[in-house]
Amino acid sequence: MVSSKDVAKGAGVSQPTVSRVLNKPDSVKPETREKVLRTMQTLGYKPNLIARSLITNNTKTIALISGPVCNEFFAESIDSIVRKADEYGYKIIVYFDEEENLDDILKSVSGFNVDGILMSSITLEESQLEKIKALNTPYMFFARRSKLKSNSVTLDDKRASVMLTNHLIDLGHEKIAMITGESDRSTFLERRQGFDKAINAAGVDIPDSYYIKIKDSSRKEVGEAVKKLIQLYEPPTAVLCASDAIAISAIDVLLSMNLRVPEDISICGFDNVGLSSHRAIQLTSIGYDGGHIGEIAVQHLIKQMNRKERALEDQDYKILSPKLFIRKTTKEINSY
Amino acid sequence: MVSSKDVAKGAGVSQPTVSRVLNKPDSVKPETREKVLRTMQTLGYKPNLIARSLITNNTKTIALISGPVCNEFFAESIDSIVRKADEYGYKIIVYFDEEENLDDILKSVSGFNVDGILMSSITLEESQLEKIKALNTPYMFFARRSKLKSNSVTLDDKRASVMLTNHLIDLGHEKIAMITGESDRSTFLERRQGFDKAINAAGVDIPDSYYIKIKDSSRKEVGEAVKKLIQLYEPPTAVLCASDAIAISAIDVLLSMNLRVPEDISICGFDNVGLSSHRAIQLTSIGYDGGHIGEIAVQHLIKQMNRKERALEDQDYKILSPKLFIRKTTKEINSY
DNA sequence: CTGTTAGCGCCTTCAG
DNA sequence: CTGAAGGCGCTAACAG
Repeated sequence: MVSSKDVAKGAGVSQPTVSRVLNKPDSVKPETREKVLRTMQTLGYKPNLIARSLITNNTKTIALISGPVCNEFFAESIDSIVRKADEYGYKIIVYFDEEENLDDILKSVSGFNVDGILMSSITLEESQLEKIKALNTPYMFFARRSKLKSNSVTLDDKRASVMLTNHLIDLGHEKIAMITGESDRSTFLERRQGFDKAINAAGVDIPDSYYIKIKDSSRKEVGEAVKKLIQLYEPPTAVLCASDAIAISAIDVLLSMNLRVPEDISICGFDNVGLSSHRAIQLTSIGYDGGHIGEIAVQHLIKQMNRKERALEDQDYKILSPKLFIRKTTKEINSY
Repeated sequence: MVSSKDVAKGAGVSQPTVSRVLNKPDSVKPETREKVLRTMQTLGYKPNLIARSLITNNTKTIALISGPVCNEFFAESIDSIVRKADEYGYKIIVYFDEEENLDDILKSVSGFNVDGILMSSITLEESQLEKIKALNTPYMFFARRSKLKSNSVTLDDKRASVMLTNHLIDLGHEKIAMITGESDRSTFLERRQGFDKAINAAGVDIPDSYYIKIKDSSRKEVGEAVKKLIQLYEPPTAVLCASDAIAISAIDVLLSMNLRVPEDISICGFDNVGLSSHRAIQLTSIGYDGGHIGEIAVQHLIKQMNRKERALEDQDYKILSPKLFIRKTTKEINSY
């Protein structure tokens, strides 16, 4: 391991001069700079970022605490986040938050002195937000947010849900079911609220059996939910799925049951994931039409990190307007 | 930032004792240990992993240099890698290798002193392998490998391709095309070789126009490839796609052209990605049937890192047996 | 413009 | 079993 000291010796200068060549090149006489650079080259010197971090107290590293990648939304977010962060010279450490291990993750994150935290798996619980804030590290939630005001980039989920539900109502549906996730996630809560709002505004009556809550968007969970709905005395004619991941699994299950989408039942989802525009799927979905949410979150986070004053005001609260993509999984109720 | 020195002062012991409580608890008298642990608690002490790394020279961090996540295979590999690494207490830093920026990535990787490297985007070129080896860091390639013997976990791509091609031949196809990627990747090269081998063995003749090489598995690239094939005077009756990502895009394009899969044309791919078993896709594919390749690579890498002797022998060369999953996108040639 | 000195937070001898 | 001293590789003052 060749160190800056070795370079210094080789170039016949002091070690701090080597350091300066790297950090403030202008403050070094061109000739010595060249000499130092040359010996760096010949010795194959690579600055030790760890040692630098110990002093500067920044690691050029961002922790991403993500939902599972089997949900394409999160896959897309990892992709856009890594790329965008790279543009700014930041590395991404990935964690998957599941099974209540947030504490472990935060322990790792804080010991490692990441410069910022990006998190999609935040719940509404105040205690989670407090744990994050306790780290005293710039953070930004994306896709989901906490109950209390905090830094986040989210879709206007309630409005999105109203729009999507209205789309179904406009198609003549009245027997509309909803498959959603735990209501401790802002997405699921607000998508449910928007659904109720639109349903009430339309004066439609929805039985309790039309609301199904699932633990994750696995085929198994979604399968059970779909079966419950189909086996009802009056099955729904349309299902609002609280994410595209759920919707795509639902389509899988329905097709396996020899039901047709949308002829037998309309399906739609949220997030406008890449796959939803695949010709074999053509899922009606609602999402943000612009850079990926994760990418936007990176930009906000970095802006926040650059504000030297560690105000950490928790006021960077951005809500994106949804756009509806009507495709082929939703259809008028009377036309068959 | 509360340091071990602060804890020491608070507990009335020396700083190294605090350190020992963390690293060799048995070497500290239970009473003092308790006292130290208690003051750690009250002061909210978190050990600084950066400082520790500077001495121990390990970061408990693995760099993952991955292909793009829009290819579900890589999405699945990130998922399995992060989870498996976490089991062993390792963090994953994600890089996406594209556009010739491997040098930049390696610069970052080496400066950061990661403990190991996991890479799927390796090309056959010797120079790439040399660059990796020059870092003198344990590494493991997965999915793809270098030309020279090196540490890797791969599918037996050639054999897989023979099996898949034979499946098409068994169905009566003779006009079989192949859409593949750059032949500087071992996967694409060997899948091509296996294809040729099976074709020759069957005594079938394939025109050059049936071989199409694309730059990536984007809809655009695949779209152009598919159109070229369809517009031929004698279009193929089956297409072997060198990855499921390509196959799924191909299906998308074909359906958009109002062609039916498999009635008009059979399609199959490699990797047996999750989506291929979706009822709306049902892609015939060949892949490894067992833990994900990425996960296996993690285990090998960690084993290698634990071998204290930095032999770095480049002999951990594992080849997995493929398994064929026949689904609904391939069909006998004569049955329509 | 450059060298000297000090120290980031921790672990590792080595005494005792 | 514990403390004192030294240093990992680097940056941050301060002189000169």
